[in-house]
Amino acid sequence: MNGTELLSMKQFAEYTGLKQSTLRYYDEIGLFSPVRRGENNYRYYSPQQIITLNLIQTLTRLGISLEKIGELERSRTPEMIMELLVEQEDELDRQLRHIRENYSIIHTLNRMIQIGSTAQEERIVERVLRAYPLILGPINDFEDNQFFYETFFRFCAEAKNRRINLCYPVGGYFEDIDVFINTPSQPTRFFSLDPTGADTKKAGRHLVGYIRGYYGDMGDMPERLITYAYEHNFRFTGPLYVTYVHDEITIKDPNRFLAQVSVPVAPNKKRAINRTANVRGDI
Amino acid sequence: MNGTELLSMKQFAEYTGLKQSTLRYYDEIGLFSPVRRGENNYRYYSPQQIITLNLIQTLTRLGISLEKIGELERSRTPEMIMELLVEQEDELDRQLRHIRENYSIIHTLNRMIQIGSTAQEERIVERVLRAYPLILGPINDFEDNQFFYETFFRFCAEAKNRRINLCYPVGGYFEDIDVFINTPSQPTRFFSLDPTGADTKKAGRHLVGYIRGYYGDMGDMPERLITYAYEHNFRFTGPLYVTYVHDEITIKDPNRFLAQVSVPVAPNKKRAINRTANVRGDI
DNA sequence: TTGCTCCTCACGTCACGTGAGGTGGC
DNA sequence: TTGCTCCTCACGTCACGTGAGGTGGC
Repeated sequence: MNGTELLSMKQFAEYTGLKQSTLRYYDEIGLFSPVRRGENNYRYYSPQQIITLNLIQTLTRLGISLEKIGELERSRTPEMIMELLVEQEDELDRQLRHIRENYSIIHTLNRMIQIGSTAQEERIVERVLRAYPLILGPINDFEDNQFFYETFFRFCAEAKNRRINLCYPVGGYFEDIDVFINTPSQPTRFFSLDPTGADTKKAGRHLVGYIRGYYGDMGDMPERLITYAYEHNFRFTGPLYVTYVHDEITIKDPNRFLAQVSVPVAPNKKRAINRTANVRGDI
Repeated sequence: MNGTELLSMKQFAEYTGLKQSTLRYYDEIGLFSPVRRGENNYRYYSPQQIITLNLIQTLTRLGISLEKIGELERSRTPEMIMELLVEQEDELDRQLRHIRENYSIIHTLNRMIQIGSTAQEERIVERVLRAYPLILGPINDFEDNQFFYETFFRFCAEAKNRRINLCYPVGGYFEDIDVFINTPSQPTRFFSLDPTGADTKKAGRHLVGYIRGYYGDMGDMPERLITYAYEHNFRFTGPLYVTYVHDEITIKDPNRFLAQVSVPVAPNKKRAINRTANVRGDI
């Protein structure tokens, strides 16, 4: 090719990296047409048009619509382009936030799945857990209706107003072990495992157990926790978290959801005194 | 609402944050249907369906197609979901690279526009320039055809094979001042101002001038540079770069493109000797 | 009658990609 | 005749959004 010879569609497509169908489309919408049509109606492009097409390619890759590019083709100034670029940068900022959040959702989900898949479901175990950020929802009000459902759905329905992202796994927070024992289906609050959250699940030694079932279904977990703590001489030192590590995302059958129950503990110094007696009485 | 009462479309849309048209669409494609239809054919949803819809919302926001989500709705295991999440992470990686590159293109274009808009076009000025990364193309071969065009278009056409991104501003590299003076339209190489490039335009004191015109049109720039250097007692110490700061992206009229010409210089210690005489003779 | 919620059906969007069926020159 | 390049025209894509025209109960 030299500076004056015209290019066939095939050649032009090859040089620019565009598909022939794309070139036909640009011609059709009047964005970019060949300099000449042959007698057989073939499209012929000039080498100079590579430059024009480069403008179009640059702006499309920046996410600018063909319509907008068409307007700019007709008239543009450095100031207009700068303004446009600033707008596109804002758009990139939005996309970037979205992508970052998706990364963090994927990371969290993966972690939960892994925890669930390697869980020893039958046993209560002792684990030193890391601190974990999350977002606590409002304090629940179960009123006279004892349904777990209603309160949970209300939490879900109001989540978006409270800027709680339900794409992260959710769970229940019980302010102490007694609440969990008395009403294992009525957490003090719900929470979302959103790692940008300002609340924290504290680090340290925990008792950890797993139980299968639908949201709010804790089975014999309260008894098992109490028994383990009694037998191993632990006392409970903080709030209890029920986290669904396998939920509707990973499991179809709601009765096979897998909840992790964790509660911080410390060795009990005064075995013989009333506290242990109390616990024993509860079993 | 309680755990058993059904929800109208309006309520359900409100709770989930989806539009009614979206819910109708999901119903139409068989992805997600209301539990019941009223006698008037109205759609009624159960509160439990908020959970199902949350699954759909989570997966769509991660960029998974509705068709794929439909398959997962019918059957899924933690392992399948994990595999899918890993795929989506790869996709996010791709998007992230694209976004980063767009940021860098926008940044570069903005910078060029600004440089061009604040340029003193009539004068040669001294500037201490920062180092700047770029990608040098192959050494040009102008052969017997003296057209700037042909060689430049060949550079553009081959750019994508050489992984040179033409979305960044391009320009010409002259290996020394003599090449520029003798053949100002025939740069030794072309380059792209790609900030990820391994080549570097060196930092230091430069003479900088601006000239309007189409690619390769250097007007009286060679003479002006030589004159300035002579009058201010500079010698040229490195390669010369012609960078188009206003090009087809920002200016419609190709004859109004704005090129920045920059070349490193140093004070000339030996004023009286032959070098100066040589330069003078060239003017 | 007015206002509200809902319905179905059809068409638009955006930037192309994919045939189907045909042409023209070697 | 075969192979190649090109043409036009029509339809598909993906996840909806937007009317138009109608219903049903207060």
